[in-house]
Amino acid sequence: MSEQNLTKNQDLVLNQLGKSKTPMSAYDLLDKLREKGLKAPLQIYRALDKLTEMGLAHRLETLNAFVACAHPNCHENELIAFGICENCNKVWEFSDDEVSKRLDLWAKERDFTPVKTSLEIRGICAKCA
Amino acid sequence: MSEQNLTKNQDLVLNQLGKSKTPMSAYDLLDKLREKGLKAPLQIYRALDKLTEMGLAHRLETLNAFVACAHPNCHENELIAFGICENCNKVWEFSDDEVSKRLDLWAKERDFTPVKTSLEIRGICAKCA
DNA sequence: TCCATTAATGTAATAACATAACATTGTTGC
DNA sequence: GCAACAATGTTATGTTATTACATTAATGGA
Repeated sequence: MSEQNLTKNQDLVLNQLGKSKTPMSAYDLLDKLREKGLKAPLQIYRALDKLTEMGLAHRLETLNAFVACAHPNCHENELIAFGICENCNKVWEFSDDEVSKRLDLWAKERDFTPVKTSLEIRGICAKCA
Repeated sequence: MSEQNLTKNQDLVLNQLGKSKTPMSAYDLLDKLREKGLKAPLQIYRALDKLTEMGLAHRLETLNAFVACAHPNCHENELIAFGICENCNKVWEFSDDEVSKRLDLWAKERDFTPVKTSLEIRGICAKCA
């Protein structure tokens, strides 16, 4: 299932991410995609850069890893938050208007111009508890 | 100005962090502390582990860097958020009860048990705008 | 005090994550 | 066809973090 305007490498990376139930590091991706001809980390990182720019993938800062966007059709630019289970590594993607509003307020009060916000809750999910 | 129950290495690292106006990476710290006898990354990382556990320092996940806690006397365990200027690298530490409440609610609804939450707003501060 | 236990330290080696630099190829539009 | 730009390929290197193992220091009984 190939995506809209993606280049070959971007498509390979996004599809691999999509198949995974848990986040993958750039090197995880490289290992999986060697058989498709990818050879160097930079090929992965370049694809990931574009994919995250386009909102089709997200970087999890606390894991140095990446996931496919859970809502690949809505390229929303709102704040995206993640819950991450430290046991099974599953990720829940969500957003909360009230949280966004409070953070916007914090920024406005200080003339701070947000560029990118990262919000990650690490913990243990219901199944793993 | 030495702290309560800190070991020699912890004290060195925390004081160095305290002197810096911007976040420092573990290797930044190592460079500064070589003259005090520290020689290996692990000495820095071990000290940072303890300091962050104690709430005296914080790790900024989006920078792979560390800051001294802005409120070193209140060992609160609440959610701490950071604003980070991408131009001057200054960091603002804050918390917001409403945000904490909303995230707690998200977790409760899913029987998710939070362990550690990371919230970082990267952007441009008023002075740098 | 002696000894056992645990915490902290020191050191070398290596693993994991990410980018710089530069050459080449592919695509687009005039 | 060709200029301009985007994407790719490749090598090397830079940056961040941990493993493994040996040693020393601090603590708390018997």
